[in-house]
Amino acid sequence: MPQLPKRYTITSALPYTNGPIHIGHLAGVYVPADIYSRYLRLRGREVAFICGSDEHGVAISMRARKEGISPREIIDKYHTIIKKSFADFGISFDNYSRTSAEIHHKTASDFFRKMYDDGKFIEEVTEQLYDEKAGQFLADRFVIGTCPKCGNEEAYGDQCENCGTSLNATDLINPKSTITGTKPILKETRHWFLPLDQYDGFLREWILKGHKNDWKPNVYGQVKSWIDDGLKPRAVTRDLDWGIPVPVEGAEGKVLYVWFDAPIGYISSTKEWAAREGKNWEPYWKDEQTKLVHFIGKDNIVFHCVIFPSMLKAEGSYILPDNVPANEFLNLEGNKLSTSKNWAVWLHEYLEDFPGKQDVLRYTLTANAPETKDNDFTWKDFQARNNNELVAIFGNFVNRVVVLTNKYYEGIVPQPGDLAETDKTALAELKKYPETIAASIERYRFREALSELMNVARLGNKYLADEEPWKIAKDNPERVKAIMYVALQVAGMLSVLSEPFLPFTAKKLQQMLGRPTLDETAPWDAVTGADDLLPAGHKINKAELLFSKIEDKEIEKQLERLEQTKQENKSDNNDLPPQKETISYEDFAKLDMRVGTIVEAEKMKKADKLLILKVDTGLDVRTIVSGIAGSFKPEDIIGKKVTVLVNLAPRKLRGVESQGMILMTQDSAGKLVFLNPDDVVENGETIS
RNA sequence: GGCGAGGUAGCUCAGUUGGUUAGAGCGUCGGAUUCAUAACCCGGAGGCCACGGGUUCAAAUCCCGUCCUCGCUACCA
Repeated sequence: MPQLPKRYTITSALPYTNGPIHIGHLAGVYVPADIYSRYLRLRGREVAFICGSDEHGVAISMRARKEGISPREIIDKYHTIIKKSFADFGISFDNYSRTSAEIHHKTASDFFRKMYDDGKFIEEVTEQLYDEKAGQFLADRFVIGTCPKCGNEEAYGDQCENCGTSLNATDLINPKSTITGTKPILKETRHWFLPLDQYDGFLREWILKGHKNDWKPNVYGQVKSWIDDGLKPRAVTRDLDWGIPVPVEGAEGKVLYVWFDAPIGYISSTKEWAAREGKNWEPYWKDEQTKLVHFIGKDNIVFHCVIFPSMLKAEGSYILPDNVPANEFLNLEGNKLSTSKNWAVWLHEYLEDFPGKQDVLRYTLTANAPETKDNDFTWKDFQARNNNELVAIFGNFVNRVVVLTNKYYEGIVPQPGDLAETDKTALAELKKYPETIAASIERYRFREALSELMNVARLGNKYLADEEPWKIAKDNPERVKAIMYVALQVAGMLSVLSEPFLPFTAKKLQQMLGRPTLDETAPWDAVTGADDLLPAGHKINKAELLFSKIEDKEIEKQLERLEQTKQENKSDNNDLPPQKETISYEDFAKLDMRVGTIVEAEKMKKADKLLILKVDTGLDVRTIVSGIAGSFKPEDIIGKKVTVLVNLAPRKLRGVESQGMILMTQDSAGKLVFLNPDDVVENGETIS
């Protein structure tokens, strides 16, 4: 940034409305974005902090069908919960919109139409599965059928959840529409693609050259990887009935791909806000002097750094993001957060157990934010940070100062008289902090910024310990005045600098100090050179504790809850696939399964999961390629008895012909296990 | 297999363009103190900077190779 931007447009990823919000979302996206926005406002900068619910897409459509309710009901439910969670945690959006809003439909629609009219898309006709009875094309997820690999009859069109294979809907054997249960036919359909390959040069120039040094390594590296892999045209429309209709004649039954419409939601939300505030939205998206920043998680990098910027570029009138400070992921007690496995700390549940402790969570998540790599959230760490840092350092310092001031001067800030060297040093050091913390925040180093904030409280504690006003209170009252005056300035500084990180605490502290500094236009700057944040003669209020200790019992309760979730997940693993449809004996008799022995095994080169096996089937020694390298080392399985399906049609796998299939099952941890007879049987014996 | 990001004290992390005894916070041990939520303050211990080579007067930092973790991607009949 050559000079100070005129205004900032700050977006945080639109949460998808198929579930509530958990600590991972907060830590990775919303808290950092909120710190950044609050900080900028404290400096009197013009800020539009924008977000909203992402409410389209197949997943919501699917889920609605499953639960027998309308998509509308789902999005309304989660939009409400999510919006409330954000408000509860003090995420200070200037506007929180939703992509089902009228204004968004129009904005996204117009955006598409402009690109369409300008010839920015390519059209392509492909064959897709079509449900004649329902009269619609089927998204991959709406098709189930038999997995060509593992035989699971409930495989989805995009992935078999039994064996993890990713599939194309057209690969499925016996495909069935989940809408009507009928067998879909192949039918031609027209779609629009954004030819990303045409933006290769633009992206290289803009990101790889232009942002080599100011974007985070993880973001830059990921983008480089994508670009170097070669960009391909990407479909921006879908055959679906839930979403924004494609605004082109003859496109009935088609909607914009959710990833096309979602980022445009930032723009719509800005428009909604501007209209409400009587402002013009356009400078926030079209003026070169606006700094646009997207806060996201690492899963969104490609959309925000490659696809959306290409869209903005193609449309022609928009600015590009100045930075996309994506965070990595947060784990919980060593395991990945998972909505479906209920492995999470949900925000609404947290507040039930820790009412009023929003800032404690904000603090912990910021102090341990996954800025450079995945991080782990543990309840023990949460407790330690609260008890040893917030209570012991921050809260305790404030309490000491306020209690002493009330005790000595009935709450009136004393007139200091002459300041000693130590006082001047302390004040000089104090004055550096606004700049130090600002520098960290401007570089998106929130963890570091927070640690500097705590150093302000440490400075205060040390100053008090060194000066020991309580020891000289009787003998040298004049000296005590100076000491308390200085200590009060430190507290005053904390009340302003803590606001981006700990907004609830900052407010309490400001009230305690009788100085609601936030009313000023740029308190951060005001405080930077100020000699008397709390001038002599100013009256402060009585002490109240900013933080309270969290006892072991409360932490144990949370750990027990997680343990319970683990147990539930274990027993839930009994949601085995249902029994397949009845077959005749003739069907069964077609299978020729034999007992065999692995005589050779080697790893397939350039493949992670494949082993090339030589198996003695009694009939012959043949080559079988098997995807079991994740569970076995080649040298460990030589000599293993196995069960082989010998009359499966041969098939080439990465150039090697596989003549059969080894039958496997798996244990509860997902490790593959061989099936074999439990007594000695000769190779070639049949199984029936 | 390819690509990307990581691997630094018990834990969570800093270490900018290679340069003095490798840092911080928390934890731990010891001391001091009592204004304060047994908190604060001071001090100590604790590191073959993943491993092996190389470049250099000098490497946590640059180069090559190996191993491990995470992500994307190919593969799974």
